[in-house]
Amino acid sequence: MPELPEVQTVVNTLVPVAVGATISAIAIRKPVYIEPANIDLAAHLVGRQIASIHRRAKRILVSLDGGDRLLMHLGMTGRITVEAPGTAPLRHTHFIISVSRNGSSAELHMHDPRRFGGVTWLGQASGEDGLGPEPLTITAKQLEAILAATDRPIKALLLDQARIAGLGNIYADESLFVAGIHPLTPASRVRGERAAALCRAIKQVLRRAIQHGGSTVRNYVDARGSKGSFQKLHNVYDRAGEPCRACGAAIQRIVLIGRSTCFCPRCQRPPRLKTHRA
DNA sequence: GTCCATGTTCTTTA
DNA sequence: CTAAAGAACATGGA
Repeated sequence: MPELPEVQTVVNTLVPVAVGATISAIAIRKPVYIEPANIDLAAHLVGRQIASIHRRAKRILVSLDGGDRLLMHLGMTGRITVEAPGTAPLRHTHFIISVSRNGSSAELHMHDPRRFGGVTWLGQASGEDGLGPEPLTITAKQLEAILAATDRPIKALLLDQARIAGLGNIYADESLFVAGIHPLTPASRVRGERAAALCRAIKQVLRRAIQHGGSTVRNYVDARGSKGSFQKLHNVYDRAGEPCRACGAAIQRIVLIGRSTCFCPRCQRPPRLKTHRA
C-alpha cells in the first residue's frame, strides 16, 4: 500500500516512539520474512539503541548506535504499528521489536498478509541500493535527462525505481494528471517546460499527500494505526468512470505494463504515435 | 468461483 | 545484448 507518502508517514509516526529507545527484545514469527536467511537478528538488535529512522524511496532504514542498519520494506500490504507491551500479535504479524525509553515500553509490530515486504539486516553495508534519485529533491534538469533516455511510456518510467525512486501506481497517475501528460506519452517526448511541469507536479502531489497522511485506498495505516485521507483528493486514481474534477469528462482506465492506469482523456491528451498495431 | 489490489523480481519474449 | 512484456510471489476483499 505504501508509496513514498505512506512510507514517510509511517516514519514520521514511528520516530517519536522509537528513536532514542533501546531494543529490549525481538520476536521473529515468520523466519522467511527476514533476510539474509539464518541471520541471528536478536544478537545484532537486542540491547542496541535506535539512533535514527529514515525513509529512502519506499524503504525504511533503521540506524542503530554504532552505525549498523536494518531495512524494513512494506511491500504491498505491510504495516508497522506501535502496540502496548503484551499485545497479542495478529495472524500475519511476522516481526516484533520491543523497545523501551525512560521507563516506558512499547512494541513495534510488523504485519504483512501478502508478505511482499520484508526485513533485511544491512549491518555496516554501504549505501548502494540501485535506486534512482528521490522525487522530492530531483531537479527538472535531472528528470528531463532521465526521460530523454527512453521511449517507454512516461508512466512506466515513473514506476521504474532504478530511474526515479518512490512513486508507485497512485502517485504516478496523480502526478501525470496534474502535469496534464497522457500516461502513454513516450518519455523522451516530455522535455523542456513539460518536463519542468511534471517535476513540479510530482513534488506538489507528494507533499500534499504527506500533509494528508498518505492515501488509504485499501488498508494502509500509519504507525499509530491512523488512516490517511489523501485518497479523498485523488483526481484520477481509482476514479474510472467518475467525472474529472477539472473538466467533467469521464476518467478512463487502461492497463499499462500490467498496472491499472487512470487518466482524464480531455486534460491529458494522447500522444500522436506513429506506429499502430497490425 | 472470478477478478483485482498502494510492489518487486525473476523469466520469457522480441 | 537490451528492453519490454508476463508471470510469480501470498492473501483477502468485492
